Amino acid sequence: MNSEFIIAVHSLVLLAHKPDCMASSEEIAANVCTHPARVRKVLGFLRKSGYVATREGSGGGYRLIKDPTDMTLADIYREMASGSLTPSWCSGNPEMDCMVGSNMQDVMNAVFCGAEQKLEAYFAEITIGQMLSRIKERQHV
Amino acid sequence: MNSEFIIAVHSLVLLAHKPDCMASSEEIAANVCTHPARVRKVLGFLRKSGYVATREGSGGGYRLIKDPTDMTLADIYREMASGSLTPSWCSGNPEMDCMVGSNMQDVMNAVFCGAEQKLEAYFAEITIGQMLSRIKERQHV
DNA sequence: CCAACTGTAACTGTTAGTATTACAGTAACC
DNA sequence: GGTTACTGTAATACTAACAGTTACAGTTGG
Repeated sequence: MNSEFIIAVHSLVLLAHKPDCMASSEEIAANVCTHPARVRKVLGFLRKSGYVATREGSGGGYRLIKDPTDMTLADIYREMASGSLTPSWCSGNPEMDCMVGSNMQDVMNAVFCGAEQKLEAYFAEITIGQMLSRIKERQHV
Repeated sequence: MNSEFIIAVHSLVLLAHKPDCMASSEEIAANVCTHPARVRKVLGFLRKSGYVATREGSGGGYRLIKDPTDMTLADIYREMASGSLTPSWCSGNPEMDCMVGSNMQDVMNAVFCGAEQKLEAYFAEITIGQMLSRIKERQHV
């Protein structure tokens, strides 16, 4: 899976854990374990999608502006990593003079479209709020 | 998705289409559109798993030895590409002094284990025989 | 023996992905 | 109004994964 998806989810969970609190890219990067520039890039997408608000300048940073129980992993997947299941490599060739070789691409493609739908359906059942709850549960043990 | 998975599926469908027929790695590679050495590597795995029989030497090649309706994509996935959904990249760090950062790895891991199970369940419903049928249907149109 | 294969391992080139650097733009604070 | 602390974004460097290829030993049939 795309690392940007993971950075996005982790950042949103972190922001959900500290509501109404501005977090800088440096703070988030330290928590996620990556470079601040990557965080800025990813959260830039989430801003355009309306999940977070940003403030530039001194004392600026990122803030959650959506209900954590109203953001599913499917939303983030579609935003950040859609099609990551679909193979980059293709077998066969439609021009080929063989029933199997010439139709394999389309059939294989249909299989992976179905797989992607199943994956999204699974992700649609998991919200950022639930992710935070699971983390809290682990802490209690 | 792993290209070896695709090569494996394509090769099995091709062999299922030509029952009792020995196909050389060169023939299969031409149909799949890759190098014979890759086909030999992939079909080597499928031999060890009991899907195909191989014969070395002159006139040798590969032959299907299992019922196409008895091989699912899930079997092949487990063999060739298991864990391909699981991200190679990990956020957070268990040593961290933050509830979110220290538990994220485990929670994220659980999410992807679930996703992998959903994916396998989907693949378990598709057999090599069905793949061949889908190709035949397309041909008629 | 020769020709046609598989089985493997090693090497190469290319692409994708992560980390890093750099700098312009913006806002708060003294 | 200048300094400081940020975001936004593009460019670059480094690394790992992957597909392609070459090479050769081992095997079998004629």
